[in-house]
Formats: sequence, structure tokens, C-alpha cells
Amino acid sequence: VARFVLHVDLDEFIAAVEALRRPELRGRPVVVGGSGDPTKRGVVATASYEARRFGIRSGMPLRTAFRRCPDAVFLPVDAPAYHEASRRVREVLAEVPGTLEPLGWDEAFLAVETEDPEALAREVQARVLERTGLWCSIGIGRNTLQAKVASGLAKPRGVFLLTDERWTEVMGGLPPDALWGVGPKTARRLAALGIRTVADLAAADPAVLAAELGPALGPWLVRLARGEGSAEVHPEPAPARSRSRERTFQEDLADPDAVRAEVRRLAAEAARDVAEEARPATRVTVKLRFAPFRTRTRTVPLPVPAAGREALEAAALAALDRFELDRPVRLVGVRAELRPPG
DNA sequence: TCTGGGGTCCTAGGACCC
DNA sequence: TCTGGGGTCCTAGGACCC
Repeated sequence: VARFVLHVDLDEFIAAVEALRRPELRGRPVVVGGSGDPTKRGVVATASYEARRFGIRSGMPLRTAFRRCPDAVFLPVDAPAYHEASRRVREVLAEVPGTLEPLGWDEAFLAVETEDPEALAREVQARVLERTGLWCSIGIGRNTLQAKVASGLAKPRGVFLLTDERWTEVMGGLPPDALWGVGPKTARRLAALGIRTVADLAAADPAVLAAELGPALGPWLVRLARGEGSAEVHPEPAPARSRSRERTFQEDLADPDAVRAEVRRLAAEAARDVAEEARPATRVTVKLRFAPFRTRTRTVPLPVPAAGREALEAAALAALDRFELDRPVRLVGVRAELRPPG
């Protein structure tokens, strides 16, 4: 039997969960994000396919989405509901013989051994729909990169096979940001080097890209373009490296004392998260986003690794003291780096 | 247009040491 | 007066992903 990696990706996940419990939403443009008030600060978490027809996309400011489609239904993010739906989907996937690696709320890799991966994928897709009412798309590859890219090509409600034999034919003509790990910035830097397609990137000299983009990044990009990647699927999540809390304010904070108070609050929340990890923190970083949108960070090592609220608060306040609080602040964040296990 | 929150990994530059 | 060549650690920023 042959080994394949499946990437299972729920279709318009959050919007689909909302439509499940409110059937009257079916067929309507639905936008889920923030508090559900499109006049407030926040971004789109998921837009239904109907809303996407108006150009609404994940990550877009809610205010922009509202302008594009004032008649859309705007809903607040209901994280517990999505976690529950996610758990039920995972339950179904865990019954498939193979190794399961969840990836966020609405995706998972599944390493399987089969002679007919497409038939298996169709079966998984049907079972998820039957048991949860949710549609997914499934990409099939020899490694996680191929599977991940394939699920995007499968959408919606599809199955797509993308192994070595078909990689060049399917991917060669696409822009580099079709690859998992290449975003708009890297795509622009590649374009400046004359690299405009995945085929261009696959044919590029790794040493040249290393010099242009960095010793690790350059050669890695060439491997991506060739469809090469890890086939490892990890049943256990990697130990967390950090825990963080951050908050964007509806109105910018002009008062330094209010910023201090928020830093203390976030440090206390981060301390609770750290305590759950059963490992102490080693460094604390405070992040401030100044109006209009300039982000700065300051990091302070803890004198001795600690998980307590007092220690994290003290370190966070020390980091905050290294800022000049002379401009309004729109976001405050506190991040604790954890000591690696062992 | 006005840009969330929670993460991971990479890079560049400076400090420091031998 | 004109200052090598690593290696490692630390910090800040950035890119990307879900």
C-alpha cells in the first residue's frame, strides 16, 4: 500500500457553523468578525461564499466589508461554538485509520495508507458531512505541502490529488504566492528578481536566493517550488514556545496610566496561561501599537524563570518603562516566552 | 479602506569572547 | 593608529499562517 497525506479543510467554517444553527442564514451573505458591529474596529474572521462575491475576504476590516455589502448579516465571533464544532469534526477524523494532526480550528492533516486515496477522501468528506452537517474540501499529496496546496484547489466541496507527477503541470504557471509559506512581501521580492511563477522559482539557483533572501529562506523557497516538503504528520502538538495576550482599543489610549493598567491586566492573564503550561517563563515582551499603526516591542528577561503573576507583571512594567509614551496607543500586548521542556 | 488575536520562524545587527 | 576572524547570544522587527 502507498502512503499519502490528506489535508482536510472545512469550507467557510465559521460561517457554516453559524448557518447550521440559524438555517435562515443559508444563501445569504454572512460576515463573522469582532463584536459583530461593522462600525467598530475589527476584522473579518470568515465570510460566507455569498459574501465573498462582494469582494469580502478574511482579514479585511469590518468597516470595509460593511461598505462592500451593507446588507450582509454581521455576526460576532462565538469561539466556544466553533471549538465545539471543531471537536466534533476531529472526532470523525480520528476514526479514520492513520495519523491525525489538527491545524487550528478548521484544518487537519491525515497520514494514511491506501491504494485509492481519492476514494478514501470522498468517504471522509461524506462522513464529516453526515455527522456534522459541515462540508470540507480534501487535498491529497505525498507531503504536507502538496496536500495543503491541493485542498485550496479542491474548494469548495471537492477532492484534489497533487502528487509529484502532477506538480509541475498544475503549479508551474501559478504565481509563487500560491505556495504555502509565500506571502505578498516575498512574492514582491521574488518578482524584483524576475521570478514570477512557481516554475521560475523551481529553476532558480538556491545559492543566489540565499544571498538575496537569507541563508535559510532562499533554499527553502526553491524546495517549496519543487513540491518538496516534509511528509511527517505529528499526532501530538509541539510544546508551546510562548503565550500571549493583546488587545486593540476601540478608542486610542492617550493616558499613560491607562496603558500601564492594561499592561498589568494582560500580564496577569498571560500568567494564568503560563501556569497552565506547567513551565516557567524566561522573558516577557510588551508590544505597543501606536496610532496610526506603528508597532514596537521591548523585551525583558526574568531574573529567574517564573510563572507567577507578580513576576510577570513586574517584568512587563519594566519593559513598558523602556517606551516613550508620547503618542496615543491603539494596542497593548504582553507575551511570555516559556522555558523549553526537559 | 483602515487594518483582530494567537502563534511560529527567520533575519540583521550589535555585544561579547577567544 | 588602525584595527582579523570566527562563534554565540541577545534584541527588535518582519513575514507568514490560521
